[in-house]
Amino acid sequence: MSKDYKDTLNLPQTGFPMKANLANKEKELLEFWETGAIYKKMQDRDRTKSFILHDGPPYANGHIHLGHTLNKVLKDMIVKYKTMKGHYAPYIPGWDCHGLPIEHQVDKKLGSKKAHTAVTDKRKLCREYAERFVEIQRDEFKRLGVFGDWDDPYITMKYAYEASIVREFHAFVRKGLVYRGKKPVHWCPTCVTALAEAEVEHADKVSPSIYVKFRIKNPEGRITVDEEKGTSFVIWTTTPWTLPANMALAVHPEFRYNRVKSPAGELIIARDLTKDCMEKAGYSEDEYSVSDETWTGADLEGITCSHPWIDREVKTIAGEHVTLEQGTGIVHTAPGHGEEDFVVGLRYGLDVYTPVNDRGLFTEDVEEFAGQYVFKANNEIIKKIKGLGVLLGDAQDVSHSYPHCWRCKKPVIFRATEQWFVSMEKNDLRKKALEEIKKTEWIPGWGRERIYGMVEKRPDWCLSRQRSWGVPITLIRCGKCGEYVNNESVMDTIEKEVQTSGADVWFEKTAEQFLPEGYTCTHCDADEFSKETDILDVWFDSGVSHAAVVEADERLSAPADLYLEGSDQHRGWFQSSLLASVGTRGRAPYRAVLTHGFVVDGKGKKMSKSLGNVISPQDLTNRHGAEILRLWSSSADYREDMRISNEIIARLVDAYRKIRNTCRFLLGNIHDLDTLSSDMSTLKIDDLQEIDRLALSQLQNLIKKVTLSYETYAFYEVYHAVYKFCIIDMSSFYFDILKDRLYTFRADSKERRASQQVLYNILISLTKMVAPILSFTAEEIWRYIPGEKEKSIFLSDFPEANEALVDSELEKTWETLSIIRNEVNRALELKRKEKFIGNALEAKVTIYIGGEKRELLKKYEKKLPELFIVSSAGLRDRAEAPEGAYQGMEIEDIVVHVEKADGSKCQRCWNWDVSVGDQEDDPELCNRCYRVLAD
RNA sequence: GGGCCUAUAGCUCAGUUGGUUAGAGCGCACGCCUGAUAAGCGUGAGGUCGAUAGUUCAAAUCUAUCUAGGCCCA
Repeated sequence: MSKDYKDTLNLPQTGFPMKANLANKEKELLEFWETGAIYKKMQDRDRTKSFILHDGPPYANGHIHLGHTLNKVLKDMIVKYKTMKGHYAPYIPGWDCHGLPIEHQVDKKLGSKKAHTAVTDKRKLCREYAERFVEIQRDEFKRLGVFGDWDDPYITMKYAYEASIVREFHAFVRKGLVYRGKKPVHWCPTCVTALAEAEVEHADKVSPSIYVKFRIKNPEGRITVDEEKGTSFVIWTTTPWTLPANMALAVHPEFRYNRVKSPAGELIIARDLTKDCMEKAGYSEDEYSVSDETWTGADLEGITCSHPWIDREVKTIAGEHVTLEQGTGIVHTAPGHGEEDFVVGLRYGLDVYTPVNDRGLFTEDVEEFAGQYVFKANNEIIKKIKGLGVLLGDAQDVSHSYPHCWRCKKPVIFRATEQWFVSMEKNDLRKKALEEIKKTEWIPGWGRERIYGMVEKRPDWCLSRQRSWGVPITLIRCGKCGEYVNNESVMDTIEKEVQTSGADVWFEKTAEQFLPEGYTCTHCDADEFSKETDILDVWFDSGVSHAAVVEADERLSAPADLYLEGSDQHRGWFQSSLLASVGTRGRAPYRAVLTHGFVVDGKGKKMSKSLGNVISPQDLTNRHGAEILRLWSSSADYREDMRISNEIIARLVDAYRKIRNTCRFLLGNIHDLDTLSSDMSTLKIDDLQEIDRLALSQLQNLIKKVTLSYETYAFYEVYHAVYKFCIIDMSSFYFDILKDRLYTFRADSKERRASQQVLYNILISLTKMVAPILSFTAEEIWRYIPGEKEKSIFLSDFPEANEALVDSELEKTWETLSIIRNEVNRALELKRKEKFIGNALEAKVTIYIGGEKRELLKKYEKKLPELFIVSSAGLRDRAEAPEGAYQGMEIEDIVVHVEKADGSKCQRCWNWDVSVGDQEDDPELCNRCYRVLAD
């Protein structure tokens, strides 16, 4: 029975648990951060070195999803890194509270009571609804370990914020950028109301499909026409009732068009649709002929046609929206009744003509059909054009997807209504915005192209919404002449009222109450006024956060250093913020804009309830802890779409454990270290062995690499670099080799102490480096690290690389040694398979090698057993290599011979040695261990 | 349909200006250890670089088209 020497070893000791139990531990740490006011203390930094990341406000509706998680964690990692790097980096979270989705929810709850509910009461309900979700989301964000001023966030429905919105809107009015114009919107003639996109449902509807001829009146020299019988363009439509509002014919500039001679006369139709059109018009192939002559749409632009029955000249225009899917490649354009028609109409200065009233009846303008309901008038109109001989073939019923009202389920119409716009051209808003886009840093770089293209092409900004839950368009109009009051003191009054009482005041008071005593219209002298009832587009709300928050909040300063949101915000917040800021400040509100992709499932598909592939952050947090979500956020390249799946989570859990155990090993092996003398400054380089210096050198490289990656927001590079360091450089190499020294040497031996100092420094640096990502675990480790230190890891400084410790020569040498070690491992593995050995310590290794590598190994001959973790290792000439020994793979000219180690196994250090048995009082020990115990 | 973007082993990532048999870690398989132990170590098997065509002496890398997917529009 051999003696148990385990107690004589210096085995790792630590209370730091191997099993993280994150779901519970995280709550304890959150409590610690909260009561310790750690975020507040982090703000105690030099404000001249500030880094302002301005939060984009999520919408205060629903629980957070993985997209929110990714966004907030990315921001948090930046804020924590910047702070640890010595910056003043406050994070003021925000919420977007106004808008249709919340109003919808409230409407739903109100049900039939909606009609009798006053606007102000409804707004109150909306406010309560938003408040509730701000609370819910706040808790969910905090649960992720995201630091920020959660007690004092910015909220777009706070009175002060609402006043800022009004102020910024007035600034636009003052600069003359706001104008009133017409724009087609979805309109329900049954409910007599405008509908937002979200209030429109698509359903099948049967409509008449007709082809209509528009005779060319003047070809403007573009083409020749049949003077006698006439030449006509053919259009296709399923909404005959919009024909009275036809203002133009749109062709695609790049499509080919041709002349068709048919029984219905000479026609112009897109080449690729001729056959289809003729077929539908009821002509067989021998009844018509297509001439060889073709034109592009661009060739045909500017030709004057006559409206089929109204005395109106209709021109051909070019538009990219024209398609070859169906129809004739020539699009009947009624700017008052279609979004695309409207946009293209703006370019050509077409009248936004809408001879349809709010009940869907034709106005007096349309002589023959005045008073008729548009859908009913369809047949009358078809009859009319048939009588005129401009109907090609007959009307046919087609079933197609058509927008319907979500409430009454009846088909809706597009109808132009009066709206408020911000002009993109006045004051060169578009031009200036484009210039600012060029000056801003976009990460990734393609973000610039994307938003540039969008701003270049976008129409004027429609600011008004016919809704209740929002900030009102605070304009007053004369009841007599309709002119708007543009008066400084009136605007001031309104702004002040909103500041103290909120935007509700607009709905509570009369127009006169905002005007000075005895105020009369500057245009017509009338004294009756009415308030504008529309509210502002919610994008305007969040778009002015640069003014309402970044400029107004003493904690921040403008312009912000960074905006960070999903790539959908190129169209949303990045753009509304840009226009709001350029319009009034003449500059972008941000210096840099970083975008991330979307969260998709394991196959790269988007998550949706119908696909059933939705993964919730709440569920993952409960099962694995928020830390795994943080690690996930860092692990992949977020500039692309981020995949998440059970396998990905499983890999992350593994990776987490590995990093955690690496730190646990470090903690366990420095438990008896006097940390006061273990600072890097007091580190005695001379006491270190080469492998210790190698580890330190690798650590410096890691610090440099990780710092660079954080600076470029490439967190996945941090993740990979740290992970590789833990596994390759530390766990399987340095630590594995070091165990003998740590465990079996005298506890206070110079050699062991030196390695402990190295481990201590690695631990501190490593923990700090992962803190922005693995915040919970880093804080937990921090508490177990012995010695004097800051109360929280987030109050400490990020590690700096010490160039004096970098030794590239040494690294190169050890890289070669490492390759040789791989060869030895292969040789050992073969012997293990043969059951010749089990543990490598049972082996004695002889290396047969020549050349430079032999010279190198010669220098390290004494260290080879330690490096290979075998009991003994020798070096011989290549020529002496025995038959059948292992031949190198990576290194060709190396042979590794494995034999049983000489002597017997020391029961303490487990090395095989000939000295075992020499000592009579402890015959199971080798001389080295005997001496250690003797001291 | 348009604009922007993506596509390398089961997973997450490397692959410098086109230049040898495309790399890493994890996972997997097999094994060792039982003194980091719901740990640790080793070895090994995995890829026609989304597809096709082209440029080139040479392409994962350049070009075009297509396919699949994402965001934003329509």
